[in-house]
Amino acid sequence: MTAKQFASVWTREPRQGKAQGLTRDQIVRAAIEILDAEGLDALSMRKLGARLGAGATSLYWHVANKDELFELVYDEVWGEMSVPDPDSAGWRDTGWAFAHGMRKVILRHPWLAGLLGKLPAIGPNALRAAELLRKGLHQAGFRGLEEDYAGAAITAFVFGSAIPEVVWTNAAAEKNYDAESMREAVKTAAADYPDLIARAEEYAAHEPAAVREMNFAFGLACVLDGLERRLVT
Amino acid sequence: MTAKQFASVWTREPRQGKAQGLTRDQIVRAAIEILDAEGLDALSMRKLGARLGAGATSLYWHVANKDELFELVYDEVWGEMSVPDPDSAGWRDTGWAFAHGMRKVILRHPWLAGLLGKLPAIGPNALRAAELLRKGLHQAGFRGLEEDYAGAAITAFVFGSAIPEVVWTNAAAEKNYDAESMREAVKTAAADYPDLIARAEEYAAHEPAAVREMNFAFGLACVLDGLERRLVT
DNA sequence: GAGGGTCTCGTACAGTGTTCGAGTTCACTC
DNA sequence: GAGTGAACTCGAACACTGTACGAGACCCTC
Repeated sequence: MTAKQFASVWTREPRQGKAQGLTRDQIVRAAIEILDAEGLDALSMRKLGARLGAGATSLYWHVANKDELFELVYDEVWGEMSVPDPDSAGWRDTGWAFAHGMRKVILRHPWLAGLLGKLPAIGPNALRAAELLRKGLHQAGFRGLEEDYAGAAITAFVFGSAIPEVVWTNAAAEKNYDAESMREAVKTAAADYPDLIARAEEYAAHEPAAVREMNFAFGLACVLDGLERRLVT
Repeated sequence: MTAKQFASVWTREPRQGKAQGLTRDQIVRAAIEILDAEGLDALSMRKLGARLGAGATSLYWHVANKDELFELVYDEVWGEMSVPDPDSAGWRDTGWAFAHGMRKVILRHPWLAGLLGKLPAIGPNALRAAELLRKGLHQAGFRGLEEDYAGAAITAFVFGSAIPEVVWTNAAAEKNYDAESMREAVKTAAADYPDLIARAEEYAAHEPAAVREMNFAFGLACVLDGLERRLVT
């Protein structure tokens, strides 16, 4: 089997016309509504078509396949991020705002976590944000490959931090699980490690949103400090 | 609709007998073979059954459903991690080895990236590794919630760092994409951002495995430095 | 009116996870 | 050796999935 050409929504011209009937925008918006309300697995082409008052197969005129639809919704939500221009903010504030913006998007759309491992992030919104971060780090003084490394360190931390944060949310939302029984499950699963349980209990004793926020701020500060240290030496 | 009880392989007794015929171990091993060879989407119950010379529905005696199977394979691969005991290694070496071990597992089983957002990591192997990391950070001097925060920072970085690393591998492997056309796609997608393209090209000019390794080492050093800084003050 | 692009959609197909219930195999007891 | 019950297998069926195909509908331009 010989290698095929790479395909993506972003590498081919979209079909365009006089915008009679369905629109790509409508479709993407409706898809996000379903995803937000019912989760990743609940999005089917038939359901999406029905919500738009259209047949399922009509969607295939505007979108090549379901993966392309995912590429579109994926990039669309990154458009909700607002990154400050590093010209006015310092590099550290830019990194800080970038990270918090990313995190907020993931928390608002938990199904993103299930998509992260599947899609290359080369849509316009993702690239716009990436460029601002790059610019900030360049102004900070990073050059060459270290410019990439520094940016990757920040986004890596945000991705990895937000994912476990939403996994339980996902599980609870999609399968309608009881919160108490989920805590109990952790306790029985980790029965061999009393110290881990103790940690989980102290963690659970605090207001979840607040403690996660602190968790995130702590780690982000570590990353930014580490970057700063590499600048001065 | 009232909330259901949380369900997981790790919270119920496995069915056990005299091990006549199929075994959970066999099933999990075969599933990992398929996943490694053909990717996440290629694993179906029928295909898995066929590989074991059994009917698809026979699997349901040993495993409640496909999600449970995923929980099992997920935890199984974390068992490939070998984390040094922090009693002999210092906390920093422990963190370093933990991170590199995690990363290696993800690179060896790229399909993991597609699972990360879906499963709570409460299997025995995941917990064993988590406990060692916790112990190391405790010895380092972290206490209370900061013990959690520090561990979360490390795992967050590893997850988030390995995911983008693996996404392209996934896309290439599952859909048999041509490498050259994938680079080209990035270039056309980012046409508006010449600086980003320049960065991507320099990145691509180096041996991929080596530059990714450096990328990882750079970010991990940042995180560990940041943690160290929080210890001394 | 004719032609042709844009767009919708019913039908159909191959494939999915999973339930059900009937059937088989096997270790054990009387 | 016969009988019992648990452990285990599996074919058929169900409701669903993504999507290819081709027939038709709409609308603008000549």
